[in-house]
Amino acid sequence: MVDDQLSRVFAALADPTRRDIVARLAVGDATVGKLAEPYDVSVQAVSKHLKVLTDAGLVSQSRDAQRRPCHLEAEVFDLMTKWIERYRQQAQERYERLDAVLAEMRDDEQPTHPRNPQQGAAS
Amino acid sequence: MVDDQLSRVFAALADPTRRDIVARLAVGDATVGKLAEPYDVSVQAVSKHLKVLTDAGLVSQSRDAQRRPCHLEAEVFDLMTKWIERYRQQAQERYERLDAVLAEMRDDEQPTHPRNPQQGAAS
DNA sequence: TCATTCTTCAACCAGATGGTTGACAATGGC
DNA sequence: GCCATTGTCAACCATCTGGTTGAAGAATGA
Repeated sequence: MVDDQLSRVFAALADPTRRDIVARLAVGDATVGKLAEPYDVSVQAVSKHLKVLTDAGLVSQSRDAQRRPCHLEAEVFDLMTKWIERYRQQAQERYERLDAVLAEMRDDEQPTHPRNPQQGAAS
Repeated sequence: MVDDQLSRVFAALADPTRRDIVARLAVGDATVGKLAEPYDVSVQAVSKHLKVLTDAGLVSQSRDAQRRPCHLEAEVFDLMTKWIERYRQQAQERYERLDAVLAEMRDDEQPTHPRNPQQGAAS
Protein backbone atom coordinates (compact mmCIF):
# COMPACT_ATOMS: atom_id res chain seq x y z
CA MET A 1 0.00 0.00 0.00
CA VAL A 2 2.27 2.74 -1.22
CA ASP A 3 -0.81 4.85 -1.75
CA ASP A 4 -1.81 4.69 1.88
CA GLN A 5 1.61 5.66 3.08
CA LEU A 6 1.69 8.58 0.68
CA SER A 7 -1.68 9.71 2.05
CA ARG A 8 -0.44 9.40 5.61
CA VAL A 9 2.74 11.33 4.88
CA PHE A 10 0.96 14.19 3.13
CA ALA A 11 -1.70 14.30 5.84
CA ALA A 12 0.97 14.31 8.54
CA LEU A 13 2.70 17.30 6.98
CA ALA A 14 -0.52 19.21 6.45
CA ASP A 15 -0.36 20.36 10.06
CA PRO A 16 1.95 23.34 10.83
CA THR A 17 2.84 22.04 14.30
CA ARG A 18 3.87 18.70 12.85
CA ARG A 19 5.89 20.40 10.12
CA ASP A 20 7.62 22.41 12.82
CA ILE A 21 8.38 19.24 14.75
CA VAL A 22 9.91 17.76 11.62
CA ALA A 23 11.95 20.93 11.12
CA ARG A 24 13.28 20.72 14.65
CA LEU A 25 14.03 17.03 14.42
CA ALA A 26 16.02 17.71 11.28
CA VAL A 27 18.42 19.66 13.50
CA GLY A 28 18.71 16.85 16.01
CA ASP A 29 16.88 14.17 17.98
CA ALA A 30 14.73 15.31 20.88
CA THR A 31 12.48 13.92 23.59
CA VAL A 32 8.72 14.35 23.60
CA GLY A 33 8.93 16.80 26.49
CA LYS A 34 11.56 18.94 24.80
CA LEU A 35 9.56 18.95 21.60
CA ALA A 36 6.42 20.00 23.45
CA GLU A 37 8.04 22.94 25.27
CA PRO A 38 7.69 25.70 22.68
CA TYR A 39 4.07 24.92 21.84
CA ASP A 40 1.05 26.18 23.65
CA VAL A 41 -0.57 22.75 23.91
CA SER A 42 -0.40 19.82 26.30
CA VAL A 43 2.30 17.16 26.14
CA GLN A 44 -0.45 14.68 25.29
CA ALA A 45 -1.33 16.64 22.17
CA VAL A 46 2.30 16.60 21.05
CA SER A 47 2.46 12.90 21.79
CA LYS A 48 -0.49 12.45 19.45
CA HIS A 49 1.23 14.48 16.75
CA LEU A 50 4.26 12.27 17.13
CA LYS A 51 2.08 9.21 16.72
CA VAL A 52 0.78 10.60 13.44
CA LEU A 53 4.33 11.29 12.27
CA THR A 54 5.43 7.83 13.38
CA ASP A 55 2.54 6.11 11.61
CA ALA A 56 3.52 8.00 8.48
CA GLY A 57 7.06 6.66 8.84
CA LEU A 58 8.53 10.13 9.22
CA VAL A 59 9.66 9.69 12.81
CA SER A 60 10.90 6.83 14.95
CA GLN A 61 11.20 6.67 18.70
CA SER A 62 13.76 4.87 20.79
CA ARG A 63 14.10 4.59 24.54
CA ASP A 64 16.44 6.24 27.03
CA ALA A 65 15.27 5.65 30.61
CA GLN A 66 11.83 7.29 30.95
CA ARG A 67 12.50 9.37 27.88
CA ARG A 68 11.58 8.47 24.30
CA PRO A 69 13.94 10.32 21.97
CA CYS A 70 12.39 11.08 18.60
CA HIS A 71 14.34 10.75 15.44
CA LEU A 72 13.61 11.91 11.89
CA GLU A 73 13.50 9.23 9.20
CA ALA A 74 14.69 10.88 6.00
CA GLU A 75 13.83 8.08 3.59
CA VAL A 76 10.08 8.70 3.44
CA PHE A 77 10.76 12.11 2.03
CA ASP A 78 11.95 10.42 -1.12
CA LEU A 79 8.54 8.82 -1.58
CA MET A 80 6.96 12.26 -1.67
CA THR A 81 9.65 13.84 -3.78
CA LYS A 82 9.29 11.10 -6.35
CA TRP A 83 5.53 11.53 -6.54
CA ILE A 84 5.78 15.29 -6.80
CA GLU A 85 8.58 15.30 -9.33
CA ARG A 86 6.77 12.87 -11.57
CA TYR A 87 3.74 15.04 -12.09
CA ARG A 88 5.56 18.33 -11.96
CA GLN A 89 7.78 17.21 -14.80
CA GLN A 90 4.88 15.83 -16.77
CA ALA A 91 3.04 19.13 -16.49
CA GLN A 92 6.20 21.04 -17.32
CA GLU A 93 6.82 19.04 -20.46
CA ARG A 94 3.26 19.57 -21.55
CA TYR A 95 3.82 23.31 -21.26
CA GLU A 96 6.97 23.22 -23.26
CA ARG A 97 5.26 21.29 -26.03
CA LEU A 98 2.38 23.76 -25.96
CA ASP A 99 4.76 26.69 -26.03
CA ALA A 100 6.51 25.20 -29.02
CA VAL A 101 3.22 24.79 -30.85
CA LEU A 102 2.19 28.33 -30.04
CA ALA A 103 5.53 29.69 -31.10
CA GLU A 104 5.19 27.87 -34.40
CA MET A 105 1.73 29.30 -34.89
CA ARG A 106 3.05 32.76 -34.14
CA ASP A 107 5.78 32.36 -36.71
CA ASP A 108 3.40 31.09 -39.34
CA GLU A 109 0.67 33.69 -39.07
CA GLN A 110 -1.13 36.25 -36.92
CA PRO A 111 -2.29 34.70 -33.65
CA THR A 112 -6.09 34.42 -34.16
CA HIS A 113 -6.98 34.31 -30.44
CA PRO A 114 -4.77 33.80 -27.38
CA ARG A 115 -5.84 30.63 -25.53
CA ASN A 116 -7.09 30.85 -21.93
CA PRO A 117 -5.96 34.40 -21.28
CA GLN A 118 -6.79 34.36 -17.55
CA GLN A 119 -4.78 31.30 -16.62
CA GLY A 120 -1.25 32.51 -16.86
CA ALA A 121 -1.76 35.21 -14.27
CA ALA A 122 -3.27 32.87 -11.67
CA SER A 123 -1.38 32.02 -8.44
CA MET B 1 1.10 33.22 4.73
CA VAL B 2 3.34 30.73 3.02
CA ASP B 3 2.68 28.40 5.91
CA ASP B 4 -1.02 28.31 5.22
CA GLN B 5 -0.54 27.56 1.57
CA LEU B 6 1.87 24.78 2.41
CA SER B 7 -0.74 23.33 4.77
CA ARG B 8 -3.39 23.55 2.10
CA VAL B 9 -1.19 21.92 -0.52
CA PHE B 10 -0.19 19.02 1.71
CA ALA B 11 -3.78 18.56 2.88
CA ALA B 12 -5.01 18.62 -0.71
CA LEU B 13 -2.61 15.87 -1.73
CA ALA B 14 -3.40 13.73 1.30
CA ASP B 15 -6.49 12.43 -0.49
CA PRO B 16 -5.94 9.62 -3.05
CA THR B 17 -8.77 10.82 -5.30
CA ARG B 18 -7.26 14.28 -5.43
CA ARG B 19 -3.81 12.89 -6.13
CA ASP B 20 -5.32 10.91 -8.97
CA ILE B 21 -6.97 14.04 -10.34
CA VAL B 22 -3.61 15.79 -10.25
CA ALA B 23 -2.04 12.83 -12.05
CA ARG B 24 -4.65 12.99 -14.77
CA LEU B 25 -4.40 16.75 -15.15
CA ALA B 26 -0.66 16.37 -15.59
CA VAL B 27 -1.47 14.53 -18.82
CA GLY B 28 -3.81 17.25 -20.01
CA ASP B 29 -6.58 19.68 -19.09
CA ALA B 30 -10.04 18.23 -18.51
CA THR B 31 -13.56 19.33 -17.60
CA VAL B 32 -15.17 18.58 -14.26
CA GLY B 33 -17.50 16.03 -15.85
CA LYS B 34 -14.68 14.18 -17.58
CA LEU B 35 -12.65 14.14 -14.39
CA ALA B 36 -15.59 12.73 -12.44
CA GLU B 37 -16.31 9.87 -14.86
CA PRO B 38 -13.91 7.21 -13.58
CA TYR B 39 -14.77 7.71 -9.91
CA ASP B 40 -17.61 6.10 -8.05
CA VAL B 41 -18.80 9.36 -6.52
CA SER B 42 -21.11 12.17 -7.57
CA VAL B 43 -20.00 15.04 -9.78
CA GLN B 44 -20.62 17.34 -6.83
CA ALA B 45 -18.06 15.47 -4.75
CA VAL B 46 -15.48 15.87 -7.52
CA SER B 47 -16.36 19.53 -7.80
CA LYS B 48 -15.58 19.84 -4.09
CA HIS B 49 -12.25 18.08 -4.56
CA LEU B 50 -11.44 20.52 -7.32
CA LYS B 51 -12.26 23.42 -5.03
CA VAL B 52 -9.78 22.07 -2.50
CA LEU B 53 -7.13 21.73 -5.19
CA THR B 54 -7.92 25.21 -6.49
CA ASP B 55 -7.72 26.77 -3.03
CA ALA B 56 -4.34 25.12 -2.63
CA GLY B 57 -3.23 26.73 -5.89
CA LEU B 58 -2.65 23.39 -7.56
CA VAL B 59 -5.41 23.76 -10.13
CA SER B 60 -6.98 26.62 -12.03
CA GLN B 61 -10.22 26.66 -13.96
CA SER B 62 -11.13 28.57 -17.10
CA ARG B 63 -14.34 28.70 -19.03
CA ASP B 64 -15.45 27.13 -22.28
CA ALA B 65 -19.21 27.53 -22.77
CA GLN B 66 -20.90 25.66 -19.89
CA ARG B 67 -17.72 23.73 -19.22
CA ARG B 68 -14.94 24.70 -16.81
CA PRO B 69 -11.74 23.09 -17.99
CA CYS B 70 -9.30 22.34 -15.19
CA HIS B 71 -5.64 22.98 -15.52
CA LEU B 72 -2.69 21.92 -13.39
CA GLU B 73 -0.53 24.70 -11.95
CA ALA B 74 2.98 23.30 -11.69
CA GLU B 75 4.52 26.14 -9.69
CA VAL B 76 3.08 25.21 -6.32
CA PHE B 77 4.90 21.90 -6.49
CA ASP B 78 8.12 23.84 -6.10
CA LEU B 79 6.93 25.18 -2.76
CA MET B 80 6.56 21.64 -1.47
CA THR B 81 9.74 20.37 -3.02
CA LYS B 82 11.69 23.20 -1.44
CA TRP B 83 10.26 22.49 1.99
CA ILE B 84 10.90 18.78 1.72
CA GLU B 85 14.39 19.11 0.33
CA ARG B 86 15.41 21.53 3.02
CA TYR B 87 14.73 19.18 5.90
CA ARG B 88 15.66 16.01 4.06
CA GLN B 89 19.08 17.46 3.35
CA GLN B 90 19.48 18.76 6.88
CA ALA B 91 18.71 15.31 8.27
CA GLN B 92 21.01 13.71 5.73
CA GLU B 93 23.92 15.98 6.62
CA ARG B 94 23.40 15.28 10.28
CA TYR B 95 23.80 11.58 9.55
CA GLU B 96 26.91 12.08 7.56
CA ARG B 97 28.47 14.13 10.34
CA LEU B 98 27.50 11.47 12.87
CA ASP B 99 28.91 8.75 10.66
CA ALA B 100 32.15 10.66 10.34
CA VAL B 101 32.42 11.07 14.09
CA LEU B 102 31.74 7.41 14.64
CA ALA B 103 34.28 6.43 12.01
CA GLU B 104 36.89 8.64 13.64
CA MET B 105 36.20 7.09 17.02
CA ARG B 106 36.58 3.65 15.48
CA ASP B 107 39.91 4.61 13.95
CA ASP B 108 41.32 6.29 17.04
CA GLU B 109 40.61 3.70 19.68
CA GLN B 110 38.28 1.03 20.92
CA PRO B 111 34.82 2.52 21.05
CA THR B 112 34.24 2.93 24.80
CA HIS B 113 30.49 3.09 24.37
CA PRO B 114 28.70 3.60 21.06
CA ARG B 115 26.39 6.58 21.31
CA ASN B 116 22.68 5.93 20.94
CA PRO B 117 23.14 2.38 19.75
CA GLN B 118 19.50 1.81 18.84
CA GLN B 119 19.10 4.83 16.60
CA GLY B 120 21.25 4.09 13.62
CA ALA B 121 19.59 0.78 12.89
CA ALA B 122 16.04 2.12 13.12
CA SER B 123 13.74 1.99 10.09
C1' DT C 1 -38.21 31.99 -24.79
C1' DC C 2 -37.41 27.57 -23.09
C1' DA C 3 -35.20 23.23 -22.52
C1' DT C 4 -30.63 21.15 -22.06
C1' DT C 5 -26.07 20.64 -20.38
C1' DC C 6 -22.44 21.41 -17.15
C1' DT C 7 -21.26 22.97 -12.79
C1' DT C 8 -21.69 24.82 -8.21
C1' DC C 9 -24.26 25.97 -3.85
C1' DA C 10 -26.78 24.55 0.42
C1' DA C 11 -28.12 21.52 3.84
C1' DC C 12 -27.31 17.53 5.93
C1' DC C 13 -24.82 13.31 7.88
C1' DA C 14 -21.13 10.02 9.50
C1' DG C 15 -16.57 9.71 10.63
C1' DA C 16 -11.91 11.70 11.27
C1' DT C 17 -9.04 15.10 13.66
C1' DG C 18 -6.91 18.07 17.20
C1' DG C 19 -7.54 19.56 21.46
C1' DT C 20 -8.68 18.86 26.48
C1' DT C 21 -8.38 16.36 31.31
C1' DG C 22 -7.57 12.35 34.22
C1' DA C 23 -5.63 7.92 34.97
C1' DC C 24 -1.97 4.75 34.39
C1' DA C 25 2.46 2.48 32.79
C1' DA C 26 7.46 2.52 32.84
C1' DT C 27 11.77 3.73 34.54
C1' DG C 28 15.54 5.66 37.58
C1' DG C 29 17.07 8.05 41.76
C1' DC C 30 16.78 8.17 46.52
C1' DG D 1 10.32 0.11 48.27
C1' DC D 2 8.66 4.63 47.16
C1' DC D 3 8.28 8.68 44.70
C1' DA D 4 9.30 11.80 40.85
C1' DT D 5 9.68 12.05 35.97
C1' DT D 6 8.27 11.02 31.36
C1' DG D 7 5.12 9.61 28.20
C1' DT D 8 0.87 7.17 26.57
C1' DC D 9 -3.99 5.64 26.88
C1' DA D 10 -8.99 6.68 27.32
C1' DA D 11 -12.87 9.36 27.20
C1' DC D 12 -14.80 13.33 25.83
C1' DC D 13 -15.75 17.59 22.93
C1' DA D 14 -15.83 20.96 18.95
C1' DT D 15 -14.68 21.34 14.41
C1' DC D 16 -13.33 19.79 9.80
C1' DT D 17 -13.96 16.59 5.95
C1' DG D 18 -15.87 13.81 2.31
C1' DG D 19 -19.85 12.08 0.96
C1' DT D 20 -24.92 12.48 -0.15
C1' DT D 21 -29.31 14.76 -2.37
C1' DG D 22 -31.85 18.64 -4.17
C1' DA D 23 -32.00 23.18 -6.06
C1' DA D 24 -30.01 26.91 -8.52
C1' DG D 25 -26.69 29.38 -11.91
C1' DA D 26 -24.61 29.97 -16.32
C1' DA D 27 -24.18 29.33 -21.04
C1' DT D 28 -25.82 27.19 -25.41
C1' DG D 29 -29.01 25.72 -28.86
C1' DA D 30 -33.58 25.10 -30.76
